[in-house]
Amino acid sequence: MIRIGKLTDYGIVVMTHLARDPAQAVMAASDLAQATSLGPSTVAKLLKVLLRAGLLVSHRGIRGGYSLSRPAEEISVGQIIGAIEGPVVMTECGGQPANKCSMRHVCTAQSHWHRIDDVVREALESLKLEELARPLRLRKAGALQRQPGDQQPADRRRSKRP
Amino acid sequence: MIRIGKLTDYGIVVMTHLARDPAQAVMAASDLAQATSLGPSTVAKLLKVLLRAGLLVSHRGIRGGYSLSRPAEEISVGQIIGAIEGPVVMTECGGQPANKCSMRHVCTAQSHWHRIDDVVREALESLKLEELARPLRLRKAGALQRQPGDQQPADRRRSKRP
DNA sequence: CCTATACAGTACTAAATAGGTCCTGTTTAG
DNA sequence: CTAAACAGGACCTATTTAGTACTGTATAGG
Repeated sequence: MIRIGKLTDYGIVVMTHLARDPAQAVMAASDLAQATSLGPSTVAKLLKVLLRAGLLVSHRGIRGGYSLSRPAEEISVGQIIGAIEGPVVMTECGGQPANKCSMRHVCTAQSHWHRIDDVVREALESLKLEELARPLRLRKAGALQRQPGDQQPADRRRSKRP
Repeated sequence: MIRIGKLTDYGIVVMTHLARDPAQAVMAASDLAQATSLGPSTVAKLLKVLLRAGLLVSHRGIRGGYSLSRPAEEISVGQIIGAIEGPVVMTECGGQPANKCSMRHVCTAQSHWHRIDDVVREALESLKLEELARPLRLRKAGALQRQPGDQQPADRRRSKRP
């Protein structure tokens, strides 16, 4: 299936946690780890990546930690994914100039993958961190309605976070 | 990055090849392998999967082979991906009932992932095999326009097919 | 009715990737 | 000056994916 890595999933959880803090305080990696029930080392690694991508700012020294580099409204899920997984492209061809692909003579799918990629990118870009941070109950009704039982009972292989 | 597996990529190439045959003839696995420059075993495996998903019909015996189970207009890229990779869901939560996720108390992202998944699914479903099979030059202009240099020179790790 | 050909199904091996942990700096508040 | 916390790696392991091989079954055509 098409999926993002666990790390990216964690990344979104961590970012959401930061965004949800009303005081926008600086939070230490260890605190974030506790708050999200993720391994401290894992969270630390994650934060470094997000920092380098410019989504966070860090403060060193004894009362150091991390905070969002800008308002949650200006950070998109696409940016978070991009920071952790690299650019959103679905096939081999996707990331490289079309003329580099060894199948380019046989394969006419190229331009279509680009279209698909664009749609996905766009969807991801339009979803802002601020929206994720907003508690479920308070979201504007209608937009997210979903029938109970709407969910497919697909077989999942991986199942739980550590 | 978000990406589909190589096998799926191959699957699309093979399906496209079948769809492109004007006579809609039955083609043997070995012929398809040659035509696509993929390993015969790999193609054979792939075809079985696509068969079981109902996208192909097979003919056994000495002049046997595979052909599309229905017109290329009625087969979507989403269906091909679904056949090979399983349902399109991007996170752990995605595939299972929301109340099963161990992070459900902390994580408010659930319903958003569902939305994203829907968008991706829809995009994939709307792209039909017929369109991929059509040679590039003949596609209706306008819909697919792309500036030269539009392509991001992102760093790719994997590079060529076997 | 026999046999070569091609699908059906499954099991296995090897390689790539991702996940997770740890260690050795460097900065800085107090 | 020192303890807390970030910076930046290196590294090991487990999972997943890719690719291959083997044994069985159906069938067209001589």
